[in-house]
Amino acid sequence: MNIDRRSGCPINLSLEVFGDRWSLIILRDMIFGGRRHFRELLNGSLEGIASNILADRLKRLMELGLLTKADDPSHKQKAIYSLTEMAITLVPIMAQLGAWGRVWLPVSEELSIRAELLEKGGPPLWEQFMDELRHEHLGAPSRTPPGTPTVRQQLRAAYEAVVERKAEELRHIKTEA
Amino acid sequence: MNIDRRSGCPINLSLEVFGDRWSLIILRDMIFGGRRHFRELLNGSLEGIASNILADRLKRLMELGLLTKADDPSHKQKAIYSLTEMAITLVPIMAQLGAWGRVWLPVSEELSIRAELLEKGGPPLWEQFMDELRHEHLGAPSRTPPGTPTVRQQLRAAYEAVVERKAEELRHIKTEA
DNA sequence: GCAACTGATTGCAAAATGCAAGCGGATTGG
DNA sequence: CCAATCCGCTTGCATTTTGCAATCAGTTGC
Repeated sequence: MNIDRRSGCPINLSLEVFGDRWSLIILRDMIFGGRRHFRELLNGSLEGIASNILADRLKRLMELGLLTKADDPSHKQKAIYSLTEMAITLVPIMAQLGAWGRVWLPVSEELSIRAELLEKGGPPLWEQFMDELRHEHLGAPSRTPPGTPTVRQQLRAAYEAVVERKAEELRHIKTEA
Repeated sequence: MNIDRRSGCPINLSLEVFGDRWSLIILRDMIFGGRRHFRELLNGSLEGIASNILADRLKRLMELGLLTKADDPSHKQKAIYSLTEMAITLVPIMAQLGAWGRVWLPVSEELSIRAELLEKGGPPLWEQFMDELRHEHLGAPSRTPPGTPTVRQQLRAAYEAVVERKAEELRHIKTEA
């Protein structure tokens, strides 16, 4: 996978960056799942990426300027990957993709609740989330007042509420049967 | 290229629909370039898609519900492709992709002017454009008041203004030399 | 000392892509 | 009326990319 520069069209160039089946999945797991290590990305994602593809894409995303890599001080062999500003500004695209998929595709409820929250929150929520990512990945000062829940916490809470409700429904069905 | 259903995540499912190098390019040319025929898509796009890939993607996009095909009454051999509502609602994604690419990638000026216009117009302009596409492709009643320029006309005018300005600059350089 | 874990790499089969040529039928120009 | 052109699309084939499993050398915890 290399860059062709087929044309100078912005949509085409964007597609040449992440118009494949894995690059955006990796970025999604880093942005929304908070994953920073190779193994987290390898085992954590639902879709099951192969290790050679993951290695290739991480390298490529670094070359393209979307990721940086640093040594993890706690473990000499661990590498920690960080999002760049370029990758953080993909949040609105991710939100739109999620919103579109939620309407038109057979999404599962527990996985689409985050897209729904992100859609309802709109650009202000996206901005808050991007600020949090800048804090996490770029060391920028945190702009969220202390005490307020982070966007990732909100997303996680929403997800767990759905899972809990579904488990509850299942218990009801079982006791009825 | 088939659908895996790797997971029920909205972003993943969206990627399974157009996470390849050509599907979105074809939709871009239909949405922004107004192309409706096989040959128009084959020869018209800057990126140069191969005819077998184009045939395959058109078929796939029809199966996925993004396109429909009909006979062109004016020419017994021509097929005319139409966008469905599912495809028309990709406009916001296209706009975000264009906006992101314009910031981070080496776009050419004459091709990025449309992305700029679409970004500046924001959601209201996107809505107007989607209405026009519904009129063109789905036969919906036109909601743009007569006399007002269509979004596609605006995009084209902006593009041609840049091309004209560049030609003018070139003439200046030549006379100076 | 050793099992488990770290970020990868290797070999190989399967699938997708790119490219050029061609197909049967429809239309057009002279 | 006939040849040239155009229509959507297919075929054959070489190249590239992907998927999968096994494996690697270094690091860590016990």
